Amino acid sequence: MQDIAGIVQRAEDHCKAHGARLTVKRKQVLTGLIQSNKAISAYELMDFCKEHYGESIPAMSVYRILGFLEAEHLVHKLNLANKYVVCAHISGNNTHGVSQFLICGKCSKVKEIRISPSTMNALQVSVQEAGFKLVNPQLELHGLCDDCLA
Amino acid sequence: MQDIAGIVQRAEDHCKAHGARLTVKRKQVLTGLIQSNKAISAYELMDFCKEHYGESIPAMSVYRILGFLEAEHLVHKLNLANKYVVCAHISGNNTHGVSQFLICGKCSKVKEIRISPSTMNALQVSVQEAGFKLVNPQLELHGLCDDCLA
DNA sequence: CTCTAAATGTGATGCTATAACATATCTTCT
DNA sequence: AGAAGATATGTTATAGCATCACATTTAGAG
Repeated sequence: MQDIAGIVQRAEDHCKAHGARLTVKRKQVLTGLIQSNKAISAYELMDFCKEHYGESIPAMSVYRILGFLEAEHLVHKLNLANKYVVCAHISGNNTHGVSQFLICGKCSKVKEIRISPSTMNALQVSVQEAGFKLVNPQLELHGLCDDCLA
Repeated sequence: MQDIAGIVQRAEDHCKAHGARLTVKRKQVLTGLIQSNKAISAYELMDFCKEHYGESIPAMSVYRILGFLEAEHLVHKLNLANKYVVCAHISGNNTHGVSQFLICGKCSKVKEIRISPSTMNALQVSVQEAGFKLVNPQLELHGLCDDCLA
């Protein structure tokens, strides 16, 4: 885990590179998401910001900011859990593309993984044979992490 | 597509076989789900029942009934869409196990498919390597069906 | 036919999310 | 610096999904 300030700095650079602004509130939301180190809901994030920054960001703004961060590929929305996580690539590796998520049903920890291309390909074939075309191949898998299993 | 009465009859037999009761309301809910021929929400189902059977089943009951039908493996909940579909095996093939779902983002049509064991296995391996254990390997994939693509 | 368990009804409530409109804050240009 | 326009945030209301807690009804067993 990198230092948070560094990650946020890089996120800001990333935004500036194409004329987007990582404002104070947006930084707070992003920082909260990084600090939580797991998937949390927009309202949990709201509470977090209230506690840590005194300033309370209304739900509507949190959602808008999450939308912005998603558009910047800094955050993922987990549709199965209605929660949000920091995108793995901003705190480490630089590659990015479609991700798969493993979500711990107990502690909400999330691991962003890349399924092997051949497996994904096999999946795509099954889907095509069924007469569908995948729009969003983001897999979300519910499970238990090793920590919670022990 | 089989005749609905027949499907419901088989569902009832299935329930009776182990002492569960497919009551009138439960039949109505199940029938509504079959007739809709796609994924619909609990509230849509509630409206459907009101229109077709005059009798209005309160939301709470619809949810309870859906829970019952899920436990009986007659219905699946699609967590990505917060909608419910009839389980494919009651209207045709008899095999059952873990299913994968293709959901049309436009018309809500749902296709229940079985991914090849080898592909699922490859998926499991990737998951294990990441330090997780799958609890519910039900995949839900958003896409577009051929009809809506045309 | 009563007793008990199962099923359903009722009302309130919580969480996720967005719409519609108002206000504030930056940018840019002169 | 100051005005104009764009971007960001605040405010209030509302909609949909889901469940809790408690009351009532209905079905089955003895």
